[in-house]
Amino acid sequence: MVTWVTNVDLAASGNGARARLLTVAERLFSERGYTAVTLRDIANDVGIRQASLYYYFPDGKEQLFVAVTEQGLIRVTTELAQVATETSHRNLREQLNCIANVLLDQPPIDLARMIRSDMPAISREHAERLTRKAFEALIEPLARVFRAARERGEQRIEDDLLLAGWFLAMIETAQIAERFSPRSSAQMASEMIAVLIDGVQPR
Amino acid sequence: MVTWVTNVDLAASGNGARARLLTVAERLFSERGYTAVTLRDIANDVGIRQASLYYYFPDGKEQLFVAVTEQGLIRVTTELAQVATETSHRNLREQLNCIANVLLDQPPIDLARMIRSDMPAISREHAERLTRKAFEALIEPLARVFRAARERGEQRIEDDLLLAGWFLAMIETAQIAERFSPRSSAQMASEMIAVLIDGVQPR
DNA sequence: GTCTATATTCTGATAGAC
DNA sequence: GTCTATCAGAATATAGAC
Repeated sequence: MVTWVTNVDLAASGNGARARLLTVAERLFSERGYTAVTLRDIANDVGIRQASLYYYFPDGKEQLFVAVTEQGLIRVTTELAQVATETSHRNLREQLNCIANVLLDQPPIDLARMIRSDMPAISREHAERLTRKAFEALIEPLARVFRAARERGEQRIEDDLLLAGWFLAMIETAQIAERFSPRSSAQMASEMIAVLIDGVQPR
Repeated sequence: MVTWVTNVDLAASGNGARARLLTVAERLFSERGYTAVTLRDIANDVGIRQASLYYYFPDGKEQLFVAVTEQGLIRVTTELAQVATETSHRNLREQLNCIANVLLDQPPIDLARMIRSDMPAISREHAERLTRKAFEALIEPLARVFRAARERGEQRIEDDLLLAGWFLAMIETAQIAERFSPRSSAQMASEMIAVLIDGVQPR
């Protein structure tokens, strides 16, 4: 076995700084969006200097944003796939509740803001890739859940993609509403899921 | 009758530049958000120089943002009040469809982005005022529609405010989805309203 | 009212010491 | 790996001519 790292005890430390950086940057970007977050904001929260970010991301802010956004999408798609297979024998309501809990445990994913605000601020290539990946990571898996439910006869709507986007917006609503309501986001998501399935109409 | 404006033919023109400025700024801010829009973007679209904006808004970007955001909220609350009274004899579905059409004709109102991204970028006082006004102009009128429907026995959900926020997010979803779907935002909104009332469950 | 010119501040990015 | 120092450019804002 070769020694990959020399002078460990000299210039060492780092102490998982890269992981911390990714976590902090993802949280800030996903909360406030690309243009509203400065590299100094991120560096402050990590506890290093703004210039030190360039050690990890030599290509700067846009590279960092793309990296953490993709990281978040990959993580969420993994968890979505897991919960989708784990709950594939359950009915739509239970499946959606499990999915909601997964999404509520993540940093917020505001697709509307991403598309309207973040994407125009980065390069066309990056924007197209992120938009496509967000679609594949979020909308398509959710749409498959709704399609499967339709094929089981539990659900009558044909436009799975619209349902998926709407469901995601619903989760965002629950997260925002938590700031103004005594109810938990999970409670509110659960109530909205019930409405999604049965409607607001009294039975 | 006194002459309010002297030297009209000298330094005149302006030509409704202020109104155009308000329109342009509202469109850009409501589309991309506070931090993603520069004063140059606005000036370019209006057809004047960036410095000329300070003739109309001496206090700068934040004042302009607050002004156009309030303007949009006032306009939307007026139209909401009108459509709410005009349709008060109709059932919930028809009311919601009319409201959806009103909102879809407006520049997008992304409350989630406003709260998470725009508000942290302006002064605490302005942020609190705008947040409160957005609540009064949008959430409360919509909540009253849902409450009235509940009192008529058309609707069983108690949390009107949550329903209102969710409905607004639904409209945003329809607007965003229009970019990726052949269907019109009005069609999609109408289908989501049907689901909101009856649920996705087959009858 | 709108312009040009410029000051000021912010932000992303680079150079080089340790 | 992280720092200090600094730069370049962008963005907000001001001064003053026309």
